[in-house]
Amino acid sequence: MTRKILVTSALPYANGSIHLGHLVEYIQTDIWVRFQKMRGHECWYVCADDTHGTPVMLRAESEGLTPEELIERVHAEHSRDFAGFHVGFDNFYTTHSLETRDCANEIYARLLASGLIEKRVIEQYYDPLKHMFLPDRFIKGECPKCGTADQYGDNCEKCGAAYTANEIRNPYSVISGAKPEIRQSEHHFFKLSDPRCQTFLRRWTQTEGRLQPEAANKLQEWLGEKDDNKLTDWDISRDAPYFGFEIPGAPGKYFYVWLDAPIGYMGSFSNLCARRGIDFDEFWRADSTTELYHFIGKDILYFHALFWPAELEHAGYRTPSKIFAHGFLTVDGAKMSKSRGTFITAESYLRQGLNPEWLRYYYAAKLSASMEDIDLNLDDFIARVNADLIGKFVNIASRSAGFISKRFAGRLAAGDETLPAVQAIRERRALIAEYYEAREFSKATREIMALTDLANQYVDSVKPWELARQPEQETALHQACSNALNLFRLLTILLKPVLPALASQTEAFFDVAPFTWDDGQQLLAAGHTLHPYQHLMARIDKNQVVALLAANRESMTATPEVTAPPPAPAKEPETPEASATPATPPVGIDEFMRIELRIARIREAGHVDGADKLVRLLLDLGPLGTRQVFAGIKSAYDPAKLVGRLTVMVANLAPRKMKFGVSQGMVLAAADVEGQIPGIFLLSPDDGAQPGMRVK
RNA sequence: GGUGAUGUAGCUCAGUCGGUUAGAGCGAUGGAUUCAUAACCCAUAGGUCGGUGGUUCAAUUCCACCCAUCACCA
Repeated sequence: MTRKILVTSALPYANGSIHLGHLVEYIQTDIWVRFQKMRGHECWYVCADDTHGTPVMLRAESEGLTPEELIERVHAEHSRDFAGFHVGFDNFYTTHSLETRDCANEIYARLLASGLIEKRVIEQYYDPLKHMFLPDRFIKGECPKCGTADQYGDNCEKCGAAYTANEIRNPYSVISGAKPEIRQSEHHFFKLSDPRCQTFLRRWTQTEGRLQPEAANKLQEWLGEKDDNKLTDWDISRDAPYFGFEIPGAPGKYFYVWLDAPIGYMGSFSNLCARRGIDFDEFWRADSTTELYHFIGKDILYFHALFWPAELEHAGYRTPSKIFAHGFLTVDGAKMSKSRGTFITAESYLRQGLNPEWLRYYYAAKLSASMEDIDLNLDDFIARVNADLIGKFVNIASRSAGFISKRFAGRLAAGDETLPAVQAIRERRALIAEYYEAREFSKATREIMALTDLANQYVDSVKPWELARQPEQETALHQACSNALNLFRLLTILLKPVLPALASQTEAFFDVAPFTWDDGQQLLAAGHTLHPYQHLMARIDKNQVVALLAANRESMTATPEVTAPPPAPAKEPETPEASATPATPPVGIDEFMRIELRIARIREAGHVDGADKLVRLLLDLGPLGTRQVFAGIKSAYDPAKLVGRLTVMVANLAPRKMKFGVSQGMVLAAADVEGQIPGIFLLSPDDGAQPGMRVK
């Protein structure tokens, strides 16, 4: 039976480049979609740039562009990057489109009619210089709990406290630096707290198979017990100036970017329908029998598993069949880092000449159906791709094709159906298909590689190179190489969802129509003629990876971050360290002077029992007395050698109670946060400085 | 801080609904081979299954606590 399937990947935000973290999701989705298409199903894969919101507006302004110009440029870049990695969208559109606007208006109107939209006046920070309301992420100040400076308007990185922007002390606008004012504004809310939504979501999220078990548990946590009513209404409007869609009947009010982002799936599909004659309603009406799947990062589960289905349900549309959340990407076990060069953009990867299918294969080899993070271990990447893809897989064709073209004019002999390797592939195809269907790509590749081993063992057992030396073994040689190439063809079919370009080259080599899954049931007929073999894939040279890292290090320092911090809906399917620590905004001299730095002499230094990293210091501040400070420098300094030296300390740091006692300040030391350069380096003043002197 | 996930050979990961000698691939070592852009084949070594306690005839597998890493707390 032919299934009708609509698949989406999360929309990349039009304020940044595609990087290796994003690609986990697009490659995962693409593999799944290609598998479905190979199986003969009607499967549409749509996506779009997520174009609206304050960050895009400000970014455009800072580049001297209109938002439309910016998003057009970014759309071209994103399209290029996705195509470069063989991500085969049927439509890669934009949320800034008539179709998305129409869908958003329609959904809004229906929710309004259902009584699920409410208007309320709220108080919010307003930047008097910039004349705009400020999203929480654009406000910084001191943490209301621990007093740490320069914390974002939603939570403190230091003590982890969560709070609202209104609670933050000494707030300032990240955009202008001005002290924001509190102003009132009327906002539109989607009433998630309505019993209809709560009841619906409780049922919807617990439906078997709808969500991964981990995701369902998470949702359960968010929804709470039956009468908890934990969901609060969702603020879906923003005030002008805002780049987005103005809300019908509400001049100066715009749909919040996170409202129209998922609606962008519909907009993109609607656009595709118009071009390809597909029936939009068949896929979206409430009683649709088609399938709808959203691939997303686990960070945006909240939007896709709560807001989105609630909106759709109460606006009279069908809801998603399943939500597939994946984990984040780490590189060499750590968050992607710009200074280490592991914040690798899709563009740089391609420009450095690395083969996109290397990455597709590596991701496939690591991906499962779970929400666990996956690690791109670069040494493992090189070893695995070279061993599996070149050493094992491509090698089968490479070692057989020469004989066929030189000795048999490119014509194949009949393949042997009874070969154990052929039998094994036949037996395993159904299982491998199940793995693809279930997004257990790592299991699928594991199986395929085991079959690939069998193929090499077969070649080794018949020893074509020995047969080739014996004229009377001509037929045996012909059969051996034909069998090997048939095995290679069968394996290519199994890998086609992962390696579409290599599969396409192989189709050309065999001079056959594009492989479908069912082609794996037959061998090629005797007499089938091949084109001359051209090597299908090169090995990765370690230097290419080194150069890639270098390129990403350089390009990042050459173009300093000018972007504003990410918006709340930063839907990056990974956790780039860079977005957690965006360019630090300038501070005024007053602000700096609030930090009291003083020269201190280390009078005592000792080990701390039970602490791996800490050294206990007794610091002499001259006229200001002494302070006990615990410093995390044990790895670099022998306490005995510290006694007597001068250093710099923060004298007015709030005391912090630790397991080992109270720490009354901190000493200053330099370290490479990336861990690239080992060591910790304590600061020292020049000769003449005295304990207690102020540093400024 | 609370909640959750993860922690198994040098690397990347399977696995164990508690039960004889814990698996794979890569890497390493040795052998074989030369068709293959040094690839392939055969063999060997290597793990007190994060730590500590508990339940049990028996725990890597269950429970508690601890440590580390990560995520969420909208």
